[in-house]
Amino acid sequence: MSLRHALLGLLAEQPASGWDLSHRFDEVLGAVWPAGHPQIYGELRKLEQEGLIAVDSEGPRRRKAYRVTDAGLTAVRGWLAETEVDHTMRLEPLLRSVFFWLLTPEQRAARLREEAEYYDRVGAMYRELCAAKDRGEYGDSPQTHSLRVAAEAGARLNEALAEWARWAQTYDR
Amino acid sequence: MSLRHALLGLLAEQPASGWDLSHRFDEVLGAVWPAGHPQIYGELRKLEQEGLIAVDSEGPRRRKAYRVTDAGLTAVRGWLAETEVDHTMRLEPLLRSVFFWLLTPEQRAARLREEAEYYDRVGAMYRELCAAKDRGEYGDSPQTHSLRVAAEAGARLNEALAEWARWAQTYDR
DNA sequence: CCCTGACATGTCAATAGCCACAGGTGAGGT
DNA sequence: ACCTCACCTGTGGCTATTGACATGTCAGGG
Repeated sequence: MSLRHALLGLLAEQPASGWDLSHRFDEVLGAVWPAGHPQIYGELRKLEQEGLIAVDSEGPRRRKAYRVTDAGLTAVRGWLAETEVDHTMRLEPLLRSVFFWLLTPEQRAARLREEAEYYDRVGAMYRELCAAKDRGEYGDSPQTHSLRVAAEAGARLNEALAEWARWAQTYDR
Repeated sequence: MSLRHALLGLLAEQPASGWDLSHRFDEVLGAVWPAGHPQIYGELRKLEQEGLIAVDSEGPRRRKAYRVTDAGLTAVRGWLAETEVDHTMRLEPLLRSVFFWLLTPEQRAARLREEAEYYDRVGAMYRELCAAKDRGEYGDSPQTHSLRVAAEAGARLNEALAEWARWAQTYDR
């Protein structure tokens, strides 16, 4: 259910093709909701059949850009405002950490170091994204405002995990 | 691939039946890797066929407890130490936040308040779990040590999200 | 004119995960 | 003897997700 609404949400911003959407997932949404292009093209077809989106324009190379219909816009809004949030988290690194006692202290330390590095890197990326937005590099539309809020979450989450991984190393000794 | 290794990891701790494992998922692992019992029973059968686990004992009510074999133990260790970590995060609440500009400020504020409450609650739960372990309520086996580390991540993650939701409310004004 | 690379859309098969339903068993109470 | 509840293991069908494969097009350089 999330993918379809994510697509509607992106299309609410501006008309886009499957290709465009696929790239926006890779760049932006992929961090919280990954989706490959086969899934996207498939879902777009269903959305069109249901009348939630419509072909906006056709371009070269079979390019088909879609836009949301009124029904589609109503659907996303309803999803956002009225449906229950699914707080399920699926985080392999933490699943692994539950079983770290099976490793030697050295292996464990190595893993935690790698994790800390990873989260430092990604956290810094989000932090820079936030800074860029605050410098006005992305304008100040409502959309980028929301994106800024989401990026802050990305920064905080990754920073928290980086600190956790470092804490875990000292806790282990 | 994660479910099978999670099962092997749990069985490395002590022999258990599908029922037991299903409950451990609900209580502990479900927060980072949900799994329903049909999936678990199915995977157990495959693991047994592959010789990674073996029936340890049969009890009343068709209860079948499994234990890991040496091959199984090698497999989890290999997974933990040598395979690449999948950092994919699937977090619907954050996906939603990207589209919050589609809501009215009031709806947005309401959503963020609800999120903050939720994460406060869950974060506090993990914090208490950590405290209980630190009071020695769970002993100090290597397993509970790892669990303590994972619980710390749960606490930090949820606390970070709670603070984020509150920050987002003020940022919105 | 041909080649390459970025653009753009798809199919198909396989696996993973989810939900509803189904069915058998032992312990303890009445 | 009967009933109920907690225990315990499944099946079947659906949707979601992934990875490999397939196809075609436009632009620019050689």
